[in-house]
Amino acid sequence: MGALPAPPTLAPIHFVLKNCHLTPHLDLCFTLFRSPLMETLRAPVALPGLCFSAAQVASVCETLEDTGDIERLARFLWSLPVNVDSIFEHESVQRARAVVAFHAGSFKELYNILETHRFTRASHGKLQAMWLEAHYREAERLRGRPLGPVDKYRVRKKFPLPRTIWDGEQKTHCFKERTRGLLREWYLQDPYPNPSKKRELARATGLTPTQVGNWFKNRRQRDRAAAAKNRLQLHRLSGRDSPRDSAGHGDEDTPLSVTDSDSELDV
DNA sequence: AACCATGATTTGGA
DNA sequence: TCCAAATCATGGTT
Repeated sequence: MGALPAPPTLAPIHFVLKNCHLTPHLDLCFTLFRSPLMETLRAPVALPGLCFSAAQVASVCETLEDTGDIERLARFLWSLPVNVDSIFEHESVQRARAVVAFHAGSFKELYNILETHRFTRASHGKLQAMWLEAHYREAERLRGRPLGPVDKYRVRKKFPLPRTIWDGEQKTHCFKERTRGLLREWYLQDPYPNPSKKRELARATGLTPTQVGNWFKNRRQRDRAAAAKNRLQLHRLSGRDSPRDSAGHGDEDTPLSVTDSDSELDV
């Protein structure tokens, strides 16, 4: 996922890390610490104003996090000098700290890390999942039995995601409000957009053309359904009681072209 | 648990 | 290939 920030100075350490991919069984952390690179890395870290070493630390964090070996990641973090701010400014380092805290069950520390650092969008998904899972587990332990969907819902309400790991309008199975607003606007203008319009709208909303197509399809379908329901209700009111049926009428309006329900559906 | 909202998928027709 | 209709899947709400 994440595009690695790769200043040229990272080349050597990347070389080491790449080689590790070829031999996943070898003790990565051990190797790193014994390598001359790590020696040169630890020394300059203690000196002021050397940011590329901090970048290397960040790079190691990312790699260790990707391999999923939290133990080594924890040890690596532990080995870092606590007093060098330039290291801990890196998002990768804070994310690594969060991952380690989560796996260690240090939830309070996890919350603190997440709340006090701003993370970029690329990290949001993973951090959000950890935030929620940690709160679920705490609640679970508190009540001594597994949480049901509703319990989890309440936990989510009680502990909303901090803005540091949330862009403020992300929904899980809905598009963003801005996106939906655009879609509605264009729909009113033309419920049957041609492919080029679809592409343009896709670009404007950040959706894929298929998603745009799906949205219009669903919208038309649901408008028609609403219109049909309206008709049925009117029919039931005007036409007297019909204990059995209302079939056999040939004069029903065709299901097409009745879209005046639009205005009431939109709020 | 039942219900609702909404995005995605499947199916069949023109 | 685009559409309508039915249906699925999931998350939110009551």
